[in-house]
Amino acid sequence: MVEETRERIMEATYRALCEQGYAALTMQDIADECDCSKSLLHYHFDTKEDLLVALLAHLLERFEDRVPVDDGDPRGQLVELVELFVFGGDRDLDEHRAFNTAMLELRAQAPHNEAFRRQLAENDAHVHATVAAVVERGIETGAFREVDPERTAAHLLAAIQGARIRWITIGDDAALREVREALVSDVVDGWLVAG
Amino acid sequence: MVEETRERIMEATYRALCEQGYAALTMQDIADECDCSKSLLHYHFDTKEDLLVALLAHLLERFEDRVPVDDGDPRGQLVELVELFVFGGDRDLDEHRAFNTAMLELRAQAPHNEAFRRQLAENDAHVHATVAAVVERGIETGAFREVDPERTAAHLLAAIQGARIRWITIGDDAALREVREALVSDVVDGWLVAG
DNA sequence: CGTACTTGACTGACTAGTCAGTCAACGATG
DNA sequence: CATCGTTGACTGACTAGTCAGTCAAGTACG
Repeated sequence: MVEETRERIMEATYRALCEQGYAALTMQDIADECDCSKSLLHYHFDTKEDLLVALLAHLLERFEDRVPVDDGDPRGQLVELVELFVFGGDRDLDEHRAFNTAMLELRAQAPHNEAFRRQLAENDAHVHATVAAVVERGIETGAFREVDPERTAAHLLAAIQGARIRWITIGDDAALREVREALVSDVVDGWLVAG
Repeated sequence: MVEETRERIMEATYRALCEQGYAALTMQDIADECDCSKSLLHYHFDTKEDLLVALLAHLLERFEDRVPVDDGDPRGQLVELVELFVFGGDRDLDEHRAFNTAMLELRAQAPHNEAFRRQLAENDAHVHATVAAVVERGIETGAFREVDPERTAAHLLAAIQGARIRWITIGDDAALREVREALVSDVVDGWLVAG
């Protein structure tokens, strides 16, 4: 029952953040979105910051759950990961946009918030390692050229992140498709597999 | 004299934004940093939003001034652009970091602010066109393979943006070097010039 | 003198957080 | 079986403080 309420608060906080933006977000906004009193929020989370740190953890957890496991074909899995990170997989594009907008808002707070920084670093390391592992396996199976897996993962993920930022901040969804094409056709198929 | 005061306010706003972050930034913070009263800020800028929109324009202008002009060698100029965008050129790395942190904070507001969105879109288009033009010239001179200049520019700039975000938000400066290497050695030298 | 610039004191709206108290559920006890 | 006490979840009213923005009054300067 408590867990259920906390979940309800998380979802309300997420929606309120998407609507108001981090800078304008108030506890009252969240309470309104949650159909409860501000006091309930403070009952479950001591401070506004605690609540938002919990939200970040919640969102990152939800995100990591969507990253698929190994399936044998390195090239196919790498392309699948790129698709997932760029377009959000089978999720609605608007939902994917809202999620990434919220994540960007939280990410932009990291330089001023140690707790945010730690959580993002942990998540980034996990995603980075996942991609690097696929590249490494591709090299082992002979499917990929002998590249530096870390560097390749950093390259792919940086490009994906950059495209998402551009999409979110200026609404350029052509950037998503362009970068997907560049990564799949040029980097993966045109350079990585062309051993 | 008016222009001088506005410039002083811009610099103070920039410093205050770097120190406090967008969400916590107050007009009093800016006034303190400027050694003036809040009222002076309101004399020159009607609202806080006006002031921050002006700051974004100011920062983008300063940034665009740093982008070098054509110099004949496409490969050299492309690498120079990558270096500039990743490491800030000849500027101090801390200064480059502060600048990009401030830009990220402002960028994260774009989804909720039309004026920010327009300015960022204009700037992005300009930078994008600059890089695409260099790629195009490289193709014309025979230095580069016959790629899609737009897509290549989007790819390069996205990766640079992504690396910067990672550097700024979780402090990973290895990401900067890794992505620089991937772009210069793999994308430019390993793929683009290898016609 | 008047125009451009700058200030300190002020205000009303809004903010995070507190606190006493309500209410339903539940177990114990006579 | 009835009633009492306890507990956890939750609320509405409140407070102390902060915020952007205003305004009358002043100064410097051409």
